[in-house]
Amino acid sequence: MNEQNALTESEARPSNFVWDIVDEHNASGRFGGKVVTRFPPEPNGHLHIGHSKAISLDFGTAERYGGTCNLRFDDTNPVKEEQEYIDGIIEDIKWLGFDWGDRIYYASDYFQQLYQWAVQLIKQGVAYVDHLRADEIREYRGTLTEPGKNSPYRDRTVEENLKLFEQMKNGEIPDGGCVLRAKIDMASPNINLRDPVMYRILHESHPRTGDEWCIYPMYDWAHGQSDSIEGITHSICTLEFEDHRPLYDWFIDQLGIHHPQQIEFARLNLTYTIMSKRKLKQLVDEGHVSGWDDPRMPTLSGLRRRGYTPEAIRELCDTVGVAKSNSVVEVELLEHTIRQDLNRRALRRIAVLDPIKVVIVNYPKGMVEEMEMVNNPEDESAGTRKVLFSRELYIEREDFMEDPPRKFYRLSPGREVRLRYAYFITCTDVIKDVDGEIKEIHCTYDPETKGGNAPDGRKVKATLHWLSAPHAKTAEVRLYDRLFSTPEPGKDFLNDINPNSLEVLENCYIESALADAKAGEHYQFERTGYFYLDPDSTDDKPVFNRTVTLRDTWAKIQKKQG
RNA sequence: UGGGGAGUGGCCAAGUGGUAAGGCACCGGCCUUUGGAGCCGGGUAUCGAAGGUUCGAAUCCUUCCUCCCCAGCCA
Repeated sequence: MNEQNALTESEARPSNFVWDIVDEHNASGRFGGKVVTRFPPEPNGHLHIGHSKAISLDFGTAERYGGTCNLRFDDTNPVKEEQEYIDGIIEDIKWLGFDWGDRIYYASDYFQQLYQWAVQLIKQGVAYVDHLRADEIREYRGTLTEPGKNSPYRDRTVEENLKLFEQMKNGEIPDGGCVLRAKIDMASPNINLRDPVMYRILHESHPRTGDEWCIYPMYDWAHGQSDSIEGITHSICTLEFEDHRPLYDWFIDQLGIHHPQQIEFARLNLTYTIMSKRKLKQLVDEGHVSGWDDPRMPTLSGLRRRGYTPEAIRELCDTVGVAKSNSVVEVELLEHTIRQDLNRRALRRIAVLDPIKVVIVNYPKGMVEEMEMVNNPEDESAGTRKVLFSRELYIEREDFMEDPPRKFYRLSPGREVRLRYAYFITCTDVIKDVDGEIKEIHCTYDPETKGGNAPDGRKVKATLHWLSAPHAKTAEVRLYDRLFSTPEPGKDFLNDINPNSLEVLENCYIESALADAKAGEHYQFERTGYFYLDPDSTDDKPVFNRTVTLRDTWAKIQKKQG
């Protein structure tokens, strides 16, 4: 094994500003060369592709430096969180291919410790129970340009605060009756430092701690300490927490405990996509999609069902880089990474999505031949298979034009094309019904061209895929397109939903090898795209989801020609 | 108008004083039994702007402009 191959995926990646910081720490000995990270989701929804950038960075950083990465659920708000989401998140991260060993933690594991630390801060005189109503707290907080003012309850004695906090914990005070606040600085230009709320009263049962607590820590009070407890060295998070960092630093300094370094980076955004969990949940709740795993959703479960691979998603994350400027990556890059991956691995198969009948008039009635087809031109070990050929065939409706425009070089009257791995055929006739709709196309074939080559060296401009009509099986095919029709769906994202994001084709023909397609196997339907078996499939009718189309230069030409 | 961030070709993104990587997209061409894949070639990027320092600036200094985040008992 040479050195190149010995590099792990993360070591081979070009560096980024986060790793530069870690390098500096390692050089200065700040954390004794240790690297401990964590991925801290809130279980209030399912993971989406945006999260995969964070996951990739968190786990990738640990891997690159021989450290560890914990999975920790920041489950501090029982009104929004559910076990179902915890289970889904675990499944999704595993699917992406990351491993946290036995290091799965929950902020709720630390509720007792957090409570004790709150008592400590009260005793240190830097936390107090506030009886201002929520709207009063907001009013007292001031604005972006004006300082706030102190709560009249700010100077209660330590004893009184201790007693009141005890009552909060014991359930003697109703929801919203009061809160515990840090006593920092109501005039701070950083609003996060204007006496932030540490605990609120929520008589709500928690997915993990049940009814043990009726006070729950705010994220800002729980997150930094959770990192500290776990010995996190590098607490990687997104940009919006940048001005919370002084608060986390303040808590940790007051407590005198291990101090991680928080590093903020810009989250992943994609064109034609939304990444807000709130909005994704709305799409699900209002039935705009079939569920969190609708193949049009940017959720990991949706992408998985669509036929995306973990490798393609990780490749995207590696390719976009890590920086601090807000950015929107074009979804074409994702389409590129999935095509690149699937081109290597997908078995080629034949499916005629929008069939039209072709009769080979000079082909003997009743004759059937086996044509040998390559399973994957990118992988010789995938071998070949036999597909039946006969006098009556189906081809793709769009592969025939009676009056072809410039640059259309597929089948049209008088023109010769190749049927892939079969014969050259020439169109001799077009049969229409009373409405002028094309019913079938008559062709002749050249018996000398079996397999797809002419002994006389004659060339054709096009190669079409086909299926023997009496031998073809049927399937349902779901053609997915972008969920949104505008590159950056805005506030009124529901109006930006693409009405043509799903086209269901009920009567497609597939070759027999596809009739027993396996779940989890990726297929390329030759000349049309990559497809993946959907769980809605039944024994007598498989259902295929289109993952992504093949690159289509003809479509591009058509677009240009208007 | 308070505080915190960011501005490099269409989209990402390297570069950290020595004369602008790479990927995607786009446009040509070659090749081709997938109009797929592959291969070759193509961008004068006023490095947000203006001043300044320097032999030399995307990189240093000054001023300005634009965009993003923060006023939940959400995370």
